[in-house]
Amino acid sequence: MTATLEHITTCDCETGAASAASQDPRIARTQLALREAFVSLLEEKGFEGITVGELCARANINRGTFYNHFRDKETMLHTYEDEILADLNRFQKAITGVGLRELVRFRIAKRPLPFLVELFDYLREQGSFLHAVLGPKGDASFGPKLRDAVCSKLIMSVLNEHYQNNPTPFVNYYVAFYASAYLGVITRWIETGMQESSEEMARIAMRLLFINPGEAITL
Amino acid sequence: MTATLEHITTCDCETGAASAASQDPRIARTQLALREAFVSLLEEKGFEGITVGELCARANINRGTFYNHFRDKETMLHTYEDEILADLNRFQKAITGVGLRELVRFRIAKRPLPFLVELFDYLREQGSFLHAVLGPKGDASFGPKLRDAVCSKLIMSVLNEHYQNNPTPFVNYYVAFYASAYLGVITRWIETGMQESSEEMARIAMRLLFINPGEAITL
DNA sequence: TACAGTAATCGACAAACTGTTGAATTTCCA
DNA sequence: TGGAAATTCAACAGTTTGTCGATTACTGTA
Repeated sequence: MTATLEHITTCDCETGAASAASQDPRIARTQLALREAFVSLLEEKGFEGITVGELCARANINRGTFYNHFRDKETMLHTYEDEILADLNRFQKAITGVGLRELVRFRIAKRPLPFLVELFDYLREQGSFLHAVLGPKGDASFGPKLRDAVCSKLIMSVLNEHYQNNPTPFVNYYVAFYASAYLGVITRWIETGMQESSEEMARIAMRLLFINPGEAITL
Repeated sequence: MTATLEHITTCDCETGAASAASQDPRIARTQLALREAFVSLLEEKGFEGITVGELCARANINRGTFYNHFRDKETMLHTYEDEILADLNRFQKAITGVGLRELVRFRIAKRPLPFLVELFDYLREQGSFLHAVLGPKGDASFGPKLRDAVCSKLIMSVLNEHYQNNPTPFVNYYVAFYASAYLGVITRWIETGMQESSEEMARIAMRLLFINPGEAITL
């Protein structure tokens, strides 16, 4: 276990993922089998319960082959996680483009924001991995990463200028509050099997921005 | 590694924690040393990075002694976690007693809810453990447990009757939204070193119930 | 088709950690 | 002080890890 040595792969694959860009079909086959075995085992026993040997057995891969692709299972997990986060960065422009006024316009028209629909579509696409990794035996650190990559930026862009320019302690909690709230919605949607359609979820997400428990006092 | 065997402790300690009720000072000393070593190591290397041997070395305890108190480090972690959750259940009555009307009354009087202050006081008391366990390398499953033990109940009691009696999908997301939001606030407070006083936090928590980004459109 | 390159397989290895055991030692308290 | 109980200590088998070298199988190309 020489932690300082750099990892040397015999294959020159760039991402370490089951990317379709792999020239050699052997690599693609191995990567795909490893990913599927990893997700199913992650779902069953949680990350720490996974053994490299068991993973390879399920993937019908020799244990030595695993080490041709990943330094260890932590690297494997983070590779997959980073792919998701990189994908989510593609929503960056759409997210920061959301102003509160535009949001209100869509809400009045009772139409879901297109980029929100696309976001939930993408999350559904990655549902099996996300369900496993966001679960109780998944990876503790991924929730916050997801929150920072999506939810926080979303809230920041919707915050009105008054709050954006006054970084008081309260505003920081304000952002943490709503960012965590949306992570909670996403997590619940994924954990409960993504019953609702992406359009429904987009609508729910928008509606939650205009309701709060305090105003219910008027009812 | 015979997982099916029941754990037999040579000491008849009941909680496994560093409780002051331990008659034998040897047990109390060992439990205290183990807990302190555990928290500091949890902070430094994360739960999975902890080795029983290293833990005992830091606690100045023989490795065999560890197994007189805990089956394994997972049991140790859960013992400590369950202590916190049990303590938080003492707030149960205070939580469910919070009605929206009373909350509004306190808010108008600009006074923090006493039970909220007590809650943050207790969290600060357990700050070192919570900081370690809620951190990125802590325990993924504890956040949701904390959320369910405190935040969800809090929101449920504040929800007005209209929502309480209509468990539509939206209401479930509504609860998940605000429960996660408050967990986020608590987590941020702990992660940033609990700068604000318990009174400040109670006020912030109350204020967040009466503000939402959507209403800012009127400003 | 044959060949060179490279990925996958296989067996073996030292190292680390785990959880247990039995005997010796120390500490406690009645 | 003496018995009970907690701690110490050394040793143990069993897993898992990450690495290595030699061999086999596959792939794309000349």
